[in-house]
Amino acid sequence: MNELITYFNKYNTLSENAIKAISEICKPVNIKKNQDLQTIGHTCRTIYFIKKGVARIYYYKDDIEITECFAFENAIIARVESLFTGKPSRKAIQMVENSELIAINSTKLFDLYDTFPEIERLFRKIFEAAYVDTVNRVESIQFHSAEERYNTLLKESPNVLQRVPLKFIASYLGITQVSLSRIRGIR
Amino acid sequence: MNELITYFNKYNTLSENAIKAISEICKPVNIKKNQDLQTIGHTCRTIYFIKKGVARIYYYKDDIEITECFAFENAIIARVESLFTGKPSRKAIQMVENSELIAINSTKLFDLYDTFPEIERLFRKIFEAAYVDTVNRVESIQFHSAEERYNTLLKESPNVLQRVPLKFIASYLGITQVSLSRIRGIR
DNA sequence: AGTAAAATTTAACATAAGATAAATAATCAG
DNA sequence: CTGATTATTTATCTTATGTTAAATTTTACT
Repeated sequence: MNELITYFNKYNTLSENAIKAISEICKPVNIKKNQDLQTIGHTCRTIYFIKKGVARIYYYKDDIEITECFAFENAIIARVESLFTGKPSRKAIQMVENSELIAINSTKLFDLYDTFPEIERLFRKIFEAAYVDTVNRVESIQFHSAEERYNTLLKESPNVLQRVPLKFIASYLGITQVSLSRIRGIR
Repeated sequence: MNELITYFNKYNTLSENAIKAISEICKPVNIKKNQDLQTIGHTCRTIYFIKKGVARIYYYKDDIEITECFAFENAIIARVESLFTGKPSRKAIQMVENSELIAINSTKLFDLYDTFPEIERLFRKIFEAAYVDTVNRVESIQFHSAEERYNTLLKESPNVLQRVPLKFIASYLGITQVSLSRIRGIR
């Protein structure tokens, strides 16, 4: 749990009681490489913290698999479009490496909000930051060329190439594998 | 204020006291068509509710103006990438029509969060919903053709064509005016 | 109403990225 | 270690969208 508390502290420091309450709704999960952590069609009721490994959210558009995002160590991953609406998710979470996670039951978490405003505040801030990231991502996709987006990704996550197959990176960048290969070939 | 309270009720109903407290940090603003409500370079410290009119957020990329989003009646608009980070915004808010707004001072609002957890919860839910919209927008831009995106926009906001110049719509869709005109010409 | 300015469309050409297929390289299971 | 599978690259051709410029339509101002 230490890594998780450290992560929380970046957003909002919690009282001992709040930490205890959260601990009780967390449980460790280990997942092997390429396994789905959450499958398509179910409503998202878990928020995951990544202690070790890499995760990605993916979905299908016209039978083609699209990677929506990646998450690495010391980050949270959840299918928010389901978590915040209660609707079944069209997306899945898959582990790209053998991974250690902490699963936080979101139903119980949201119940804790009533007793612990500090926990509500913590997650408000976590998701506000994620919201900002997503707004910036819209901008990146909307008006940067595929090559610019590739270079930006390399700058922001220099190790992504070592850890994530190119086919996942391509759809994340909004292009085909072939285009990505072409862009990489230029230099 | 009635419209604003009705809007709030869709997310979280507030006590009389909370409503009173919010009312005190709100003030009406009237802006003429084409005027900037907020300019580039300042930190966002206001959340606006649109009673009447249309707003858009825009910014510049390589000296070309890009529309990030539109907002119509009974919606909230804010430059969240600045609001939630405290950094100056590279974006401006402009009114597309003569408009009536309610300005909510965000510094004072965030202070109210300490006294009124119900207000914190209200805005948490408002921005969670906005976050979900943004996630869906990434998907829309990432893997739909310009024509699909245009048709989706028409379906979601049928009156957008009557109220918003095409040049704004083009950059919102991530294409040039010329491309948009071509797409429209097909039918 | 009449003119200037702005918005939109049309046209011609250029280019980035898609589609398909085949070749090569890397990974994995036994 | 070897063969089979999967990932990546390369090649060719196609297509959607970008770029620039000009024509037309609409809007705004006096």
